[in-house]
Amino acid sequence: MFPTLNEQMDLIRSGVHELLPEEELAQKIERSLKTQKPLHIKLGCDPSRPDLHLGHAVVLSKMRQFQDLGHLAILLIGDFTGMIGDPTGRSKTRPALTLEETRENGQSYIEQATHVLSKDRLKLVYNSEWLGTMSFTDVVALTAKFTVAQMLERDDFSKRYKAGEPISIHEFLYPLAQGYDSVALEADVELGGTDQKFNLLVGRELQRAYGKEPQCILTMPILEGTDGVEKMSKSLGNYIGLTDSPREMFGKTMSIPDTLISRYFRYGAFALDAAVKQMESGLQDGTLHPRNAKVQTAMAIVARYHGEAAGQAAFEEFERMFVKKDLPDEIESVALPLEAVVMPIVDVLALANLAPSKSEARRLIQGGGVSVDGERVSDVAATADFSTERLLKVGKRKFLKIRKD
RNA sequence: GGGUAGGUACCAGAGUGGCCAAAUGGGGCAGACUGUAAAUCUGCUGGCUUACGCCUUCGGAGGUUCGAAUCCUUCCCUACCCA
Repeated sequence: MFPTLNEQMDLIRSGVHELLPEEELAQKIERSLKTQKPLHIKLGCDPSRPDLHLGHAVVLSKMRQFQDLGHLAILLIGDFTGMIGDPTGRSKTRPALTLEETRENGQSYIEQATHVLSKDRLKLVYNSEWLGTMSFTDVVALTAKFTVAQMLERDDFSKRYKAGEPISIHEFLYPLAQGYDSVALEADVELGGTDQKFNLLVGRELQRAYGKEPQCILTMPILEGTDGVEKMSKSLGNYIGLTDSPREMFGKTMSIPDTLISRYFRYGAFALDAAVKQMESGLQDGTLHPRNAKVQTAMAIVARYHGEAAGQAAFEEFERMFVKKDLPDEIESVALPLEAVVMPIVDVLALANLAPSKSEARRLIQGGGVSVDGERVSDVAATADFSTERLLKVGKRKFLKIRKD
């Protein structure tokens, strides 16, 4: 029932950043072939930020491949670690979550993750199950298995330490807790982004220290955000969400820098090796226009999450809106409880959340970014009659039909 | 426990009694241009106001002063050195 060793290794190797140690994985696979037992593939999920984007999908797609090869995907929701608070120490304000919140977020995580993962051969676990029942003695025993110097090897710890930035002791506990998860789960392979390498290796160390067979680690590249500079993340606003509408997905993909096109094709659309190579060579020798490559990529991404038809439709709408500068297919329409039929446009913009404040609305008008029914508004004090529906446009992408309630 | 340096807007960072809603850079938003939401150039970037102007903001709380981001008291937080 399992594909052969070589077939498995080829697929597993594709697109990975690092796979350590490769021979050990081959041995594990060989054994699983012999015993017909699937490998335990672990992926840790952070339940504090339950909005998944294309960056998460890179690792999830790799997980999916393991599932397709017949192995067991174990999604570990870090509800316990989420309860303690912030794992990076960067934002002191990030609140520690309650158990209920982490469970809720975990549920939402699964729903989104199954856009990529198969529901078969999928196991869901919460690390509060074992971390929550550890005694202080157990914790001390755990911490005794690792040294401060080992901990400071981690790039971001040593950087922060050298830069004189604060590091809380509990942050040292995170890699240990995460590593202990691997002990508890008897993970064979743990997946993660390249930024997780250290944590994954801690899992390997700890498994050995607890007398278990150490896991292999597999890291996937971190996908750059649509700005092409920072890694994709929700807080930076440079992300494409798995649940974004086709229009948003398409538009955001079209905004990536040209240098990222094939990367998005490979990791965002998870296109096959051959197709990616074909695109790359086309871009290189000039037979493929970057715009067309981007359109192809955007359509593939939309199609992956919303179906072929949606990809085509998103493309056509994009053409209309940006190339021909026409209106989008569907414009949301709202009835606002206005005080009067004739209202200053500034007030309406703020009320409709098209601008965060009246001052900002005024600035937008002064900058020439607002139009009503296609007419640019030039006067800050301008009013409009909202007894019938009016089309307000702010910037290039915000459209709203508004009338008085 | 002792000492030193710090905490300024989304971020970094200047400002040491009025000229400060606070330089500069980054980021963000808008406009022009573009295959593009890229690059480049231009403008804007606390809130309320047609406007004059008013209100809130420089770690927290008090105080001095006609006037405080700037001086004083006290508290909280961070890093480094010594123990």
